[in-house]
Amino acid sequence: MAEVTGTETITGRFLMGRRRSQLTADDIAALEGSVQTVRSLPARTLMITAGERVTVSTMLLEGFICRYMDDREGLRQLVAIHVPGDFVDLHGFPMEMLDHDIATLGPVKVASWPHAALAKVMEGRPNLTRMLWFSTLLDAAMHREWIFRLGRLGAEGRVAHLMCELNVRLEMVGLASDGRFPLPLKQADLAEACGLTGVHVNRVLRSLRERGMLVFRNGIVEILDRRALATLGEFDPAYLFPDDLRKD
Amino acid sequence: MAEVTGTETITGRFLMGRRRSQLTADDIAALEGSVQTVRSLPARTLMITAGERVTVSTMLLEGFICRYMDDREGLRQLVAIHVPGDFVDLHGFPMEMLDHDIATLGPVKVASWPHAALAKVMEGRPNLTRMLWFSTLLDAAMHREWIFRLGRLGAEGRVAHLMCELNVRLEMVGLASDGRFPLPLKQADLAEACGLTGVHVNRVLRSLRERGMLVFRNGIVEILDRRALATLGEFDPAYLFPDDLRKD
DNA sequence: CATTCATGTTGATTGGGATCAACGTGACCG
DNA sequence: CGGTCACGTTGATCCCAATCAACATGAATG
Repeated sequence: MAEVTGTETITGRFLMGRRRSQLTADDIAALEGSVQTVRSLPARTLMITAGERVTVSTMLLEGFICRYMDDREGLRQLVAIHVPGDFVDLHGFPMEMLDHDIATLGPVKVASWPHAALAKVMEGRPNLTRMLWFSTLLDAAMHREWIFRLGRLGAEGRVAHLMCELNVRLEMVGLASDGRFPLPLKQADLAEACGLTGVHVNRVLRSLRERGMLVFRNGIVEILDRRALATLGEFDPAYLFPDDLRKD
Repeated sequence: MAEVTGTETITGRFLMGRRRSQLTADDIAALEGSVQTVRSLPARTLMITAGERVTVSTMLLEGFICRYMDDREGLRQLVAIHVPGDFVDLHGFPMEMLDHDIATLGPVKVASWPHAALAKVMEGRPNLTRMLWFSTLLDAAMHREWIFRLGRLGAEGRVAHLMCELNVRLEMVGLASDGRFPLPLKQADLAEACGLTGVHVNRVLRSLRERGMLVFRNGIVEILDRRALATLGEFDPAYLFPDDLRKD
């Protein structure tokens, strides 16, 4: 199980469990030193709208954030779920504009950096630059896995896979243990992440519960049979680039 | 229509149609000067296997390349299709390892750079670094759009959307005009990109043909009704970050 | 020329998840 | 305390795409 370390600092969870040790003390100090603001936001708050010009990037410190796109009828498709330690919209730094919306799920605490400050921090720090770049590519790797989920798995597999992913990611930052973690999603949100309807997610959750694999109730996930869930979701955590690459 | 310019150089199509003008002559010269090899590969060649350690990155000069992942039964899900000008696996530079396979579709010509050479080129060139980073994030943006496609669109919408995307991307690098472009995919490949079966793709293509929207035959796509196809696929090219952001 | 193999095409049937509809449950609140 | 509202639950029905099966077409090969 991952230990909770360094959470007294702002960036304590950044890349935790994934090559964080490659960050030097100077790298971390430089990042910490250029934080612009730390603030809290309530649940269900729209943070950034697609097409908006962005000049700051935000790291999630506590809580959950999602990114999503709307279809013509206004139905949402989640394209990412962020957990503490994630640099939510660092891709806005090279991109300057986002192609999707970003909103909080539950209440959150976030820190933000002006892009100008980030540029300065990266100057003369090729290694830090590469680590920041790497962190944006982790999102891309997760995107790919989500494509796989939607393209190749049935409803139960999709939910199982997502739960496995969140479990591993939260374990890496010390926020899940023994397959138990908080998740402030409604069944409808889960549906929007899995390309299903809320009604069907409800049935899938019931099935997983009855089969003794997973219970999701009151915003708490309890994975009861990790192996079975991983099998059902065809889940292999390699795409998350964890430091300890165990297969389970 | 995009003009074909600069194709006499190796990197002539890199970022063409998307902020290429932000690359300085020095940036381009530095990239050109550090190419390791240029070579041709036959169709259906596996280039990189998931999990493999990578030390070079490859730009596609001619032809088409795909990235994909296998499910448990060996069925493929394409997660990306690359067109000339794409830096196919630049994400391998910060990542050092890939989470998916890469293979050619038709025959291709590619150029490659050792990562060490890329690191050197980026040194002291923060702007070039940011443009290279940007190019990897374009892939992430396309991934997100693919998630949307699979999660929210029906079979016809998925095929329509993919065709719209390829048309715009190929136009940007001067390889499509009037909605006509070569595409060395079989119906089965299209199915693997769209999360459908080959049989159903066949029916979808017939429907699109009969409705006068699109003809795909013998590796050639002809878009007959661009507007209708974009509507069907809920396609908005903004996520491709084109220089000329027209809505169509 | 016959054979084989990959690819495309079409029909019949099945099934998973959407949709429509109703009701349950608990938190909040006037 | 009764009403309302958000969310969850369950049943009935429908429909899109999968699956199974057969055949067509054309290129490559003996």
